[in-house]
Amino acid sequence: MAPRVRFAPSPTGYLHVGGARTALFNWLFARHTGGTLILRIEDTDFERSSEEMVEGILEGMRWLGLNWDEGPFYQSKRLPLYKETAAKILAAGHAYYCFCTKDELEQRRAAATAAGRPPMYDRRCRQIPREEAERRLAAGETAALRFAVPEGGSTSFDDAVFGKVEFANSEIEDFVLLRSDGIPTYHLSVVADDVDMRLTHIIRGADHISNTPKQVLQYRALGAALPIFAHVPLILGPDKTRLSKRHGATSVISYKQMGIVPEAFRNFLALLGWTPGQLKDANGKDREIFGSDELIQLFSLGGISKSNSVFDNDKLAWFNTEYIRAYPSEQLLPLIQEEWAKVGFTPTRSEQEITHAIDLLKPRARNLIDFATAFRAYFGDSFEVDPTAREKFLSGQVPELLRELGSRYAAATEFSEASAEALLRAFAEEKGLKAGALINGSRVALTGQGVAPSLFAVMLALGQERVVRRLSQIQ
RNA sequence: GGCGCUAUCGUCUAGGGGUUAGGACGUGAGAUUCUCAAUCUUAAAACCCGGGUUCGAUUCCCGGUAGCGCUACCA
Repeated sequence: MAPRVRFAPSPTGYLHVGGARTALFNWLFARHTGGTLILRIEDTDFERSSEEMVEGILEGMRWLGLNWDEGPFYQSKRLPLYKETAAKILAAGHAYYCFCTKDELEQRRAAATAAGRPPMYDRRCRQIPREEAERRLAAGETAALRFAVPEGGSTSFDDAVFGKVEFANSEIEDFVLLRSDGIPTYHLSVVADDVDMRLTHIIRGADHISNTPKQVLQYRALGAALPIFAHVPLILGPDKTRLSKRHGATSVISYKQMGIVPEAFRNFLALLGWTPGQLKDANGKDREIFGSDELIQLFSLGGISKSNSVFDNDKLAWFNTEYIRAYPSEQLLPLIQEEWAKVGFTPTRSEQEITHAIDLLKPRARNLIDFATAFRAYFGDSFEVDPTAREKFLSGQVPELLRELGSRYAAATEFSEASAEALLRAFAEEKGLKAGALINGSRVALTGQGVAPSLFAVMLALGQERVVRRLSQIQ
């Protein structure tokens, strides 16, 4: 039977890094096994869910290139299923009505905590006879429906990542299935949907481990077959606490905004908490760069690690530069064009010149934004000269000499890397100067930057006309 | 507090009863002198602690400690 898995985000926030990795693992697993990935929006918390967040989540998934096969299904539109499922559990004798109000429960919880007792529900409504409950309901009283957890014994499951995990039933609360307003809680809706959607594997964050026995109990009550659970350890911030806003960017989309290439982000995320094992490259080093096809081919639940991992921005930056370098410039161009559009920049060069410049710049790019900021001079004629670079390389006589050098280039009949270099070196010698001073000055005059590829390669990428103009006009 | 899970360089990780404990990112040093955010070379850097089992534990077992998660009519 082909596996069926799901990614089930709650639209109470954007798609964050942890959710994205869960989505990625589900996607890799589905693609690897030829299974089906279902997208399900868990929006039963009407207070906190929003349509806008749903769109944000979909945008994040699209950016990462994670497509799904079924859905998106919205839990808010599947309420009848949950009521029906709850009725089944009730009919099977595994649930009861609870007339305690939220306030009462809160008070009792506070009292229990103060007295040093565990703040679990005391099961008092479990004693209410069914007929009495029905009568009170008919009389207009509202009640929540709670699951009746077995008194003794334990509930366990075999996790694909963690192995056997067991909980004493005495530790499991009689949790609420249906709130008093008839809206299901998460505990019920997940199980109802996971059963209804015939899911075979549940791949989700390890923060759900403690919830799992509650779900296992419901599967049993429903007489449904248990799926395979695979809990994925959490992603932490540099201070080893759970990754959150205070660690900086946690939204996937913010990485797009930072000029990260989606494939680089995906590669980075895949290797956070998962490893294909030892795979050596030609130099005998462990491989880390994997394209999506390779990731799909290599992925397995067994490679997921059990311990939490820290999100390392430096490593992500490294993946990003690796991908930018490896991409053919034609493939990079559309991504760069987005950056240009963002800052309202329009290139004034031919497409061929642009791809050539991209190739030249790739090794020095840190992110896609560089192509719209630091590298502007290669694609158009309006650019700023970096003040630090000016101070360092355009001091004293240099600008004047560069203007003179410009007129020499204007008079040149040949313009190749070799001839451009020969001309400059001859000029430097003529003036009794080190070529380096002129080279560095020219670099700043031509690119506005103190850092750039080899100067004569830059000259060729710019063309004779621009070289002449920029050198002649430098102040 | 209770319950659950986890524990190899700063970080991501490989490995596994006997290894110089491997790689990557980052960091330090050097080279290149046409800049560096490119490239090359190079260095430092880890098995949480204590007991057991064993000829031998970083690896297996137990305990401790620490971290994380859960502890809602949130998901």
